[in-house]
Amino acid sequence: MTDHGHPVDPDRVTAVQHEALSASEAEAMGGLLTVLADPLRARILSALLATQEMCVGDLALALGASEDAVSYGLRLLRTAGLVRRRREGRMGYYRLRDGAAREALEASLSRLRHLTALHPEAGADEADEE
Amino acid sequence: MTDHGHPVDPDRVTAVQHEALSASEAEAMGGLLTVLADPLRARILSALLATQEMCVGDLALALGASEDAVSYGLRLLRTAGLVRRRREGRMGYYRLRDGAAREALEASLSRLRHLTALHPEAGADEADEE
DNA sequence: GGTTTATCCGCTGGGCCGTACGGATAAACG
DNA sequence: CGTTTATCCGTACGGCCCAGCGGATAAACC
Repeated sequence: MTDHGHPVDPDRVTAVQHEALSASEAEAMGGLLTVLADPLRARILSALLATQEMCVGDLALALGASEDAVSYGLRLLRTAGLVRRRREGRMGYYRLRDGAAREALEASLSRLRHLTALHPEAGADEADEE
Repeated sequence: MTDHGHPVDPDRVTAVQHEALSASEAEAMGGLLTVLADPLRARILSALLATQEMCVGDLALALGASEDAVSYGLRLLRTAGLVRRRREGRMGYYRLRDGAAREALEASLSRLRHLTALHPEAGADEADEE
């Protein structure tokens, strides 16, 4: 087991402790990202961004997924506070939460789409030395 | 089992099929988000954004995590193409992948931080009807 | 060369998450 | 009022992921 009473670069260690994401911030962000990380849920959000409001069956049809899966995804999105439901008879119509959150979500998805498009692509470079 | 030869709103269904995230896009994004969703990995990235370059031991010290966990996190970040390693003797110094990806990552993290700060907060509103 | 140090790898186990299935609810329709 | 339709819920199962441990590698130091 390594000791580490001897940091290699103390300045950077303290810099990180001050500037980097705190554990609690990272945990909150992780919770949100875990919700966004599922392909079906991301597509549901994307669909709602495009159409304002849809019911479970149409979403399942449009996305080519089972209704159970869509229903389950919408439940998680709702408990995460990202999506709201409007009941009309036996149908449930879902839409994104309104307001600043909607725009923040749109911007985040756009950014992430861009980042993904950069295609990090596990470049296997192992030979570095100086 | 529901039939769904009868979409409620065919226009929106086709709109989603054209405009929403495709399955493959969502899968790629999901892979990336799964990597970002882990609190420790997000904090590692945040630390590297702040300091340019650090070794495993210092990261573990600064983040209050075990070296094994940090090493494992860095491995995943490396295979995801987000982080690069510079070997110097027995030490390994890690830095973010350079170029556009770095800026895209910084922008994404910033956006996500903002989105998280909006605090979706599982608002339990169930009573909607018209 | 032997020891210490910094990091990495393989393996194992526990835990969480998503899907599928069956039944339940509740509205429309005749 | 019984059936059909759209959705929801509870449960069980399988799979993936991450922390921890032990050993391996490889450089520095005496």
